[in-house]
Amino acid sequence: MTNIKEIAQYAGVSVSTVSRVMNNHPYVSPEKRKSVLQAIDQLNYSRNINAIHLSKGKTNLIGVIIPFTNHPYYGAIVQGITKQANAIGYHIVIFQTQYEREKEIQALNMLQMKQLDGIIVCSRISEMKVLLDYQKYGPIILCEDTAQAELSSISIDHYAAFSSALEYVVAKGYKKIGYSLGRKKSRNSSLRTKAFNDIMNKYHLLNKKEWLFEGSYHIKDGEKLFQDWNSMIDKPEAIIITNDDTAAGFILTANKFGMKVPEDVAILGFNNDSLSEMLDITTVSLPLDWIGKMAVDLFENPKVIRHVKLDYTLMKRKTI
Amino acid sequence: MTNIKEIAQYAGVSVSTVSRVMNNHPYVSPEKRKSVLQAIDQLNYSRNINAIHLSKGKTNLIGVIIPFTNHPYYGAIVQGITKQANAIGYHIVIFQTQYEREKEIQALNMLQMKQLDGIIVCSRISEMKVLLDYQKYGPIILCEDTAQAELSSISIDHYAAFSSALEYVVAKGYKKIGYSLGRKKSRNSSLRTKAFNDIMNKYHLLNKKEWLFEGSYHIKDGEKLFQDWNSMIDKPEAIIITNDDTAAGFILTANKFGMKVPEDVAILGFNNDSLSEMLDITTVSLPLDWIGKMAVDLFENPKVIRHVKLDYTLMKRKTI
DNA sequence: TTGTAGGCGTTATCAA
DNA sequence: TTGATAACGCCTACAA
Repeated sequence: MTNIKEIAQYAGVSVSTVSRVMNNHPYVSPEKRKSVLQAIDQLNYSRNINAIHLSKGKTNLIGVIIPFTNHPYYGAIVQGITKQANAIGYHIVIFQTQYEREKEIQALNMLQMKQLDGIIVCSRISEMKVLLDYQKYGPIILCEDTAQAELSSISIDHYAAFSSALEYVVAKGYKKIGYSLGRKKSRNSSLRTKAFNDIMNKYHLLNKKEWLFEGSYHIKDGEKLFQDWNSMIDKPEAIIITNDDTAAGFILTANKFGMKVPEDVAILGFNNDSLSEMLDITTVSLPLDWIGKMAVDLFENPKVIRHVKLDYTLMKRKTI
Repeated sequence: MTNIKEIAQYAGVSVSTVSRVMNNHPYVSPEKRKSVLQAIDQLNYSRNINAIHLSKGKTNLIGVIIPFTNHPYYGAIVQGITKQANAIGYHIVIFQTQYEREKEIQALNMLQMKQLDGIIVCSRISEMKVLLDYQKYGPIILCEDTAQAELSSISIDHYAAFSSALEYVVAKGYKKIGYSLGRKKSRNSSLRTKAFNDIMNKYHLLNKKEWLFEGSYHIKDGEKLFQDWNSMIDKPEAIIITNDDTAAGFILTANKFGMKVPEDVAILGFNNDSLSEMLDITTVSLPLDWIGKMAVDLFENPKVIRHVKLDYTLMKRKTI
């Protein structure tokens, strides 16, 4: 593998001159530049970027932590991240955790070892404390509605979004209302739970523990959710499902069982995936690609810790 | 940032000893090991991996070229790649091309500059010639049914898979058959087109140019596909749609327009996404996660160029 | 079992 | 406008 030194020899200049040519620095005479360029061409030279990384102390790589790659929610965020990252000359390293803490730590270690210039955490496993520990090695951006002030974050106001969805359900006259979350213990979920409890209290509605469902991510989970719901003696009449894929799975399964939405049970989803549009699912639209874009923006300006909130929109369709 | 030298000083040993400890080499006395470990702890040391990369000439990073991140087909493949790559100590850098050639070249350049140890191309843009050019810089694995012998590949036998799907449609008694592809010019598409033409000839069936549709990737494309189909005077009675998302979009739109599948038009999809299962779409199941796994296996053994083919399964359900 | 020294390929500083 | 040379931080013969 030919290196800068060989080019220098071949072109009859010093390595510094070659480096200058490679980096488009000024102060290189046209003749020398030309001979360097020729040498590069002749010897089929290309830079070893690891040497540059070492020398510069950065890699132009951002780590992205997500639980699944094959999920529309994270797919959309990653799409947004990738686009903006590319725009500022960065590339993305995907860490698919499947909610294993170890995978997240791997990413953090790579930040520490300078293989990554920063990390965007789309869904967190470790405690805040851990992330804060690693922050000294590079910017860590959180895509979650965090109250912590020490880490920049970008998120939807999940409390408000869920509240307004629930208010809508209540306004429609439903009294027996259930809801379905991803991981119960996640930040988003706890905000949603708080919103649920607050609103239910406000209207003096029954808040049954069994009407909180968990583990909804994928379309197949919706099938299970329907079965759980269907096997209940006392069923909620409306369910807020915090992800459209699961909502779609629920509705399609219900149809198979000869049940109609919203006649037999009303459904309100989240995310506004194209699938929800196809199925006319009433849902809360979240600007996922913008989350991605903003996360990169926050990464770019690590000096100022900011907590950005993005807006949501209730898409009124036909399932409630 | 503390480095190996400082640790050596602090621990009263040489840098080599520190290096040996870091790499779990034998031949380090317990006492020295201990003092090194202490120094590491005291000084809060962590390795700069870029130096290791430079020194070793590799990064344990594999580039993955895909058109979209938010698509179940590629999501599933990436899932498989990620899993297997992690198992052998590699991480994944995603290149989302959206079919822009430039993005693909970026990845190839990173291979050339040694930021990547290899590349897995899930959907190709550049000509084979270009990829072959870059092969000297590291293994390039192609997830496509390629005839070329110079590059390892992993794929489904798309000719056979499409043929068997079409044979099934014919056997069901359909004579007016259309099909829908992603990019007409892709390798997969050309194999499918060849299969279509061959089978249609074999049975002396009408092969109308207008019944070849293009640009089907996402669920929304299915909506458009339905509209295109619906606006035809002479409609095909069955359509093979080479991706379940689009098939689902087609069917759901058809239902909105009061049409029934398969009564008004029969549909056969590809991929066996969970959505197709939910909707009872007859589809060709492709082992996408295995493609990912095998791609990494091929990357691991770059010495032998191999062309692996994986099996498909026709999932007989209710849309034809 | 340990240490010395050279190499990995660039960039950056400083002097010329 | 150029060139030496010292970083950057680690690995690995080779010698001891």
